Amino acid sequence: MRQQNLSTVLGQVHRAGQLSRAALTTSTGLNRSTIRTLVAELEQRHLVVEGDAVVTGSPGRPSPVVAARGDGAVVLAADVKVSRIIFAVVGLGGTIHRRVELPTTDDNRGVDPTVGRIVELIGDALGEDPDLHLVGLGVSVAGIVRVVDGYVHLAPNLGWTDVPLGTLLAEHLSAALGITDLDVVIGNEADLGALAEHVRGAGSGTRDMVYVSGEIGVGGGIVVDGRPLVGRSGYAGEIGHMVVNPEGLPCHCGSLGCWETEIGQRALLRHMGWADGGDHEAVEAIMREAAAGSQRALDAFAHVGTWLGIGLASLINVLNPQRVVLGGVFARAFSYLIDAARVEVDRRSLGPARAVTAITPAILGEDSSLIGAAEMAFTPVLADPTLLPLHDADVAATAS
Amino acid sequence: MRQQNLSTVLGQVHRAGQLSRAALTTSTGLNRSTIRTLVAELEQRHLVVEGDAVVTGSPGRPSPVVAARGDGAVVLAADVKVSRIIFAVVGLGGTIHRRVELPTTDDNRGVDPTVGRIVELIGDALGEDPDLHLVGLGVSVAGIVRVVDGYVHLAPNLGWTDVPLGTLLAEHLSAALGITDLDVVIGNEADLGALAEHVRGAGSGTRDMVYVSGEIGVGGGIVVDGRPLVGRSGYAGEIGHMVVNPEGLPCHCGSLGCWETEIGQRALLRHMGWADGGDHEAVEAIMREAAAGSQRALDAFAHVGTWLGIGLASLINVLNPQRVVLGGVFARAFSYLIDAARVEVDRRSLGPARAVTAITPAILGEDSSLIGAAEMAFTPVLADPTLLPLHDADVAATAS
DNA sequence: CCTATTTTGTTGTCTGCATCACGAAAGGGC
DNA sequence: GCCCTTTCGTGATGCAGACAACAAAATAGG
Repeated sequence: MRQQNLSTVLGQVHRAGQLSRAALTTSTGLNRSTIRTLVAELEQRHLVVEGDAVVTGSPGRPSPVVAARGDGAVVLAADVKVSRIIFAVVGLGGTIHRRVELPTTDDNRGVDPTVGRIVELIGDALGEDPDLHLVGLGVSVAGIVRVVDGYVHLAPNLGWTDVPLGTLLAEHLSAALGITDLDVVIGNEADLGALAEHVRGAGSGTRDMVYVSGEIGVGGGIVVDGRPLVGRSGYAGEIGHMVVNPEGLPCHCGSLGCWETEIGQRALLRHMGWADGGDHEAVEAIMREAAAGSQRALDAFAHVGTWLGIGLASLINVLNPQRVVLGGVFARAFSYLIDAARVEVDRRSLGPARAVTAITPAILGEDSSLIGAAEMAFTPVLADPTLLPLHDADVAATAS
Repeated sequence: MRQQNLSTVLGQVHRAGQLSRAALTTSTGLNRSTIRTLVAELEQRHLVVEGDAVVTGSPGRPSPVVAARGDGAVVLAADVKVSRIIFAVVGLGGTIHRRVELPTTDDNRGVDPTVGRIVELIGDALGEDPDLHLVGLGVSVAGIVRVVDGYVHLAPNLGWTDVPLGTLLAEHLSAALGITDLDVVIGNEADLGALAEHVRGAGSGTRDMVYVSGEIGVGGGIVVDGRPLVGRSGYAGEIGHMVVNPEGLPCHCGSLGCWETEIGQRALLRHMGWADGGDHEAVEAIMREAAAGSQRALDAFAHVGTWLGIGLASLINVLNPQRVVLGGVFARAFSYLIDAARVEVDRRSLGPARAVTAITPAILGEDSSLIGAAEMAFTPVLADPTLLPLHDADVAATAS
């Protein structure tokens, strides 16, 4: 029970960055005294710091501000993309301490080089600051991932098949650095993007959210009642493979007419009549054409927008979300897509459900998966803050 | 915390009907002594009874059996169907005390007669047994229902539009019977069927389930991590209006190619070349033909099965459920549909997700919504058993 | 048929934690 | 400058679950 309440308090501080003790009292419903003891314990575990009271302008004695300690507990987050890997050391409260981007080539896109680089980065970070309280490692991969043990069934754009990434990382951490007690979690790029947008992005404050991410493929993440929808084995959210056009184009998954075949980057190029390639630059070029008024580009976006709306209508009918967040290409090209999408959503979704659903672009940009990986890596600590050691009260230091 | 544990224990007993105290100890992880005091309190609230220990055949002292008291707390459940209303007084543990079926005609299918009949039935039940501990009223309606306040937006087959059913029932209960403290909950037929199948039917023991119910329309209910998926405002689960065929047949909802247009009862009649009517008898006739070997009937089922599989593949990819339960027509005609459905599911859903998904027929039959309505009406009591009054210990009676 | 073993109920004690109640501090308004 | 409001800090209170020790009931084996 203690643990439960510690978790609640730490979670709120972590999300908000900092907030007053009075705010904690009202939002948790717990007693003032209880909050006091809980915050004191979190402070002894070096997870939060209590600062001076800040003048609010309202009457009454000012309440001390409790802030997350960015150096109290940190995680390493890694986002394995096709053309680069992004690493970051992220502290409690979401502060990014160091961020490194390493380009990948055909030579080092494989599993072993990737694992090696991640382990090396951890070694560097620890070497630079041996006192770093590293509590977790979160990795984002664009593929089908079994969350429980970090098994990557398939990551087509990386060329990975049946990779026990979680186990591999744990083994190498143990062998190379002697680290055996680190929580290693692997997640799907879109699921982690959804988590990030829910905690610190466009979905903040909602409890029922759908995130749709347009990249080469189409991924998604679903938040139900404030928690990520993982399904039986962690594969939920593969909305890119909803069937929207049963006799449509073949999809690499083996089906026909998956949503991805109609709204993925390849579909956009197809409508432009361009060669298949699906890289980032091509989409930027289409957006520039659209901005310049090219009817062909606008039509291409409208086509994709129409199919986007058809799939969104299904999701709204099935899930009745409060908010739909569009990420990746759909966020960058939001203004070109949304009108056509709304036409289909309005026509094809049930009125009462649609009335409560807002459709907005993502706001975290390319770091969404990285931030989500960090959030996921923090989960164990947030669920049980007693995992971190107690330190002697710092009151003595102040007195001396 | 007490309340939480009481709720856990009562919930287990309610679901299982009866189970030993030792089983409660292991399943809850609580101490033996704690279980003892919790069970004693529930007994004083007349919610459970402790019976004699039952010999198990294994060594060791037998454990007393604790059973739900069917008369300790009861709810009234009503299932408003097109051609009849089914009422039942349901006790804790799921025992059905009395069950009444009243046929409906065009004259009394409206809102006012329905409300009148439900209130009258409650009056009858209370008149017959004034000591009845009625704690809730659950009503199942085939339509779009806002769960929070029981507002029925649309129930096409009943001809209802914008009916504040929950409020109406509360008002009439107060005016006619002077009852003001009864919990009144209204739910969608398919959502309640899903709840029933999850608690006492084919989905028992699973935490992630999808229920698909084939009637004139197609409804659905989703269970995520053991709890019904309600969405932002309670409209989630309208899987009948997933778009599976964007340029397909018009649906009464205003869209084109909803799943319902391809797998509802009307689709079956269409494939048979029969006149539109969609009533229960027609489906029975087709099943008889199929049983007799009629190729036309078998083909009609195969067509529907194919589209069933296409939609199921989408749901499996999005939700990664452990079990899909097919109800209504799909349960009765399971054997005629399943082969064609599986072909599409195997082709169109992602392997890892599909591998953990079992597809089975519902087992509760036509009472599923009724049972679900009762379960939903019990929810407040199960969540907080202290709502029921304490009685003096019955030990004195045994001693005298 | 008797004894040893296993499993469980029962009772009393103990610890930990949340709440309650009271006095004090800090700022705004009249 | 005084009073009121709001919030903080601290000690007392009470409850609930954990634990340990003892008693009881059933089975298995000699």
